[in-house]
Amino acid sequence: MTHCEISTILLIDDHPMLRKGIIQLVELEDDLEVVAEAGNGQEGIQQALIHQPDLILLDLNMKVMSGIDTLHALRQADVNSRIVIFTVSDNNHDVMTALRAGADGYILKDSEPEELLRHIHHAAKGQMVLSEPLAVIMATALKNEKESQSASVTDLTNRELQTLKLVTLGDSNKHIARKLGITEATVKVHVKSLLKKLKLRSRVEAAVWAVERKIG
Amino acid sequence: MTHCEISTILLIDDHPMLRKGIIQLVELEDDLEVVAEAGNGQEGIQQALIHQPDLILLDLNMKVMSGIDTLHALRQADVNSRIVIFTVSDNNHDVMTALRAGADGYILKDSEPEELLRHIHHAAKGQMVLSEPLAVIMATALKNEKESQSASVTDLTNRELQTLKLVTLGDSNKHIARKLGITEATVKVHVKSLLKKLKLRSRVEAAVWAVERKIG
DNA sequence: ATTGGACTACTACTTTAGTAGTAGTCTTAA
DNA sequence: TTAAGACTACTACTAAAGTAGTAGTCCAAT
Repeated sequence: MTHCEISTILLIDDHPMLRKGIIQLVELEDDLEVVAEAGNGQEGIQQALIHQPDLILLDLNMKVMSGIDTLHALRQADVNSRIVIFTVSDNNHDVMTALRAGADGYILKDSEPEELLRHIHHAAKGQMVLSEPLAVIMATALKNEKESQSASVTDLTNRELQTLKLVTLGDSNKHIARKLGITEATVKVHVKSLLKKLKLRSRVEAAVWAVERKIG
Repeated sequence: MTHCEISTILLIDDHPMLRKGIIQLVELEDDLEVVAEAGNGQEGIQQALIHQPDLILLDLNMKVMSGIDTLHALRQADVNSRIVIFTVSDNNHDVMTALRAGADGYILKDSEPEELLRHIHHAAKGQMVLSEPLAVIMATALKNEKESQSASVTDLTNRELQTLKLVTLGDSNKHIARKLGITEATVKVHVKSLLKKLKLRSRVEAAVWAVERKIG
């Protein structure tokens, strides 16, 4: 564990061009080496198990398997690498979820190369890294979540989730009842308990909540 | 205008790493050359005017100045370059807006390097290029827009827009009235005309509509 | 000078939404 | 085998939301 040991890196991102850019940048450093890259979560987990890299740079918004899911899967698969999320900033809620899920850092994709390298070096040394603008995002996110104590989709039952999705489409309780094959009264029960769990006050808030979290 | 003439390219994208990747890829080609790059819209317009490149690769979701705004500004600034949008796929509405605004092509960021190069070559030759998955996006988007004939925020009056924003926050008509200093009856008038203009059937649909278009 | 749009406000509705409490069935985990 | 949670359904409300039509003021463009 000397200071000149080479840190191995795994890149998980579904933008091949971005991977190229990072590899090019990192390969110029003597003490860093990209040992593998993956274009999706599944592949990423395989590569992580094979190479057991020191550091994993993980994109948050991937098509096939989300970054959050990948992060959880990596932790469960006994991958002990440091995992740093590398993503765009406008993922308000996901930022918090990622940090709660045990990410070791968070770097924004619009960082300058020098900043990115600095962060990677620090992360490889075991330090927690965070891009500056994230302080603001975290602060506002925490503020918003304080009151509603971060409820999640996973807290909802199947029916509640189905109901929520239909609410988001603008359906009335009557329509939802017809679509789900139950009575309007039951739909009201689902809506009510869904609102209670999410600590929201109306179906409008629920719809916005769902859309912002890209549910459905 | 021989076949071996070099096509000049301008890169507008707020992810430095991605720019690096593209430059690295493109520079390997004899007939392509990245003559300038920009990290935001303003800078991009300046560079476009200076270099008058054959092709502009433009990112759609940029922080400072959106890709759509940049596209419009470029066209108005008499930049005659071919402009190809280079972006992630999940921008449902923006894809249509971009094509309507006169983009010469649309390439997805998760394209493979070979595909990207092929598209760039074609675009430089004056051909319209479109990543395959976009056909689906376009079809569904067109289908959705057919019925509602693509109404836009600009169709709304000030009060209607203010009302819509408050609706999105989950406010009741009574609350909105209090916040705007008008009666609940008037708020209902605003909500009603806003729904009519947007061709929506309820405040829930309006809220979802607004959130999906990132209004507020 | 008049018209039209924006904004305001009202009445008088009908229809949805949301609350509260009770209650039955069914499945699953302790 | 019980207890708990999910799902269903009902009654009986109250509170919002949404519709329709009328009407006044103000401002800007024809």
